[in-house]
Amino acid sequence: MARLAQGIWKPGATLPTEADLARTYGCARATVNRAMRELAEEGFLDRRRKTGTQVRLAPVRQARFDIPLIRREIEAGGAGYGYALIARTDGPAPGWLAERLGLSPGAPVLHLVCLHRAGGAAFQVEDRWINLDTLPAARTADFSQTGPNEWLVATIPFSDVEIGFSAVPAGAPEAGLLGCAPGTPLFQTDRTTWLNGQPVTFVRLMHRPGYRMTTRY
Amino acid sequence: MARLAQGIWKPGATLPTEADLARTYGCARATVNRAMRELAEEGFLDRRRKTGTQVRLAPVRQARFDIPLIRREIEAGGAGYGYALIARTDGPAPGWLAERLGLSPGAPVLHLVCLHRAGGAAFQVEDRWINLDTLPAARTADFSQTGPNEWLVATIPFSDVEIGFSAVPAGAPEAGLLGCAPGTPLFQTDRTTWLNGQPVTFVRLMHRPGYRMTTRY
DNA sequence: AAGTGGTCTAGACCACGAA
DNA sequence: TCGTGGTCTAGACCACTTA
Repeated sequence: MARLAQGIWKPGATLPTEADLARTYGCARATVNRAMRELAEEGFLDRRRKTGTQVRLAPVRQARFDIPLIRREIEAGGAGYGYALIARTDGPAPGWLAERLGLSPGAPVLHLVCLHRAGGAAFQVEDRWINLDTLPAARTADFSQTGPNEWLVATIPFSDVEIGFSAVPAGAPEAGLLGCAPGTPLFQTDRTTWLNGQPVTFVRLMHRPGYRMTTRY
Repeated sequence: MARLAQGIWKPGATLPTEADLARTYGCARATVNRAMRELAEEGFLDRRRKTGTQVRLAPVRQARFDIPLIRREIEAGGAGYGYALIARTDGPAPGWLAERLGLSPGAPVLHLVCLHRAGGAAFQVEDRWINLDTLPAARTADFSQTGPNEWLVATIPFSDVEIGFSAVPAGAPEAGLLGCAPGTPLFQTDRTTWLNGQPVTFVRLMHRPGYRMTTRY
């Protein structure tokens, strides 16, 4: 890493082989392998058999974001966490949802609208749909005191997840809940979760105006 | 991973020690170590000395995003890439920038405004500031044909980066460039880059309305 | 004090892929 | 064909953390 940062190994250059570097640094080849493998994972190097290891020309760098439970995120900021269930209905999945999740038409789903507060002020509106064919237990779960995400996290062993971020204008319902004017730009997170290929839940999170998601690497 | 997905090892449970698993699976301890280390990096496990390895309560806690060069992102989408330099000025850093980058007041900076197009349509407005004390070569670089990011990537060996994402209303200048009404919600990326502790550049990217950043894991 | 993961070594064989 | 990285082994010692 030091040699990369100092420009001793320049973009596009080919590095010595693992065996050579092991001799250079006086360590085992396995140690060189681990170091270079980690640098490749972080996006600094390209490794190919036979061809060798090269410094990436355009580092396709990766940013990592922690996706904490909303309660932890708020409490980590020093504010008190508040939760309220705004609406709860079940019925057949609307067409756009069935298409998005790959559900059969009319599949039973649970629809929840929740509000998360930080220090008394609205922080995030959660608009969630749960597939009752996959998770029938959700039908009888109590979401009046704790949010569905906390229940889901404790219930589902593991999932595939797709996340999308975008900027959207506040609609009338979320404008009312967040206390802003309709049309105000909101940072929106969409998250779809599968369990063993079965769609479990789709959630749309709309953050309060001015919300910012950051990372450093 | 299979045992986690099947729920054999449940959230919060403690796994056997590395030595035990090596016996169970009939492999070397180093192999178990690598597997569990990778699962911990991916956010599924928590590992602590003496205490052992536990399944994370909130198993999905990190999202990784590729941050490609804008040109590659557009060309990967099958559209033709277009670039235009809108404005170029240099002078002393404005107060907010000096504070943000930790510059001394009046430090010389280069200010660039660029437009990136995809298939002829405006895709992204780039508003960039470059610290000329750190990168005096930028003063004579030609940004009329290629964007500053491509030049920077080829010039700087390595950097620390801070990235922030937010939703903002379009101001008059970017509304004009992106062809949308002022106030339209835009997905905005802020990125600050350091080289060996020295601030190099701050860039604000405003994407066309409807832009969505996604990842899957 | 003791148990756990963290790391390294020296060696081996394998899989990929360019020539 | 053969050089490169990919992976695994058996063993060793160390560092951190809790009891």
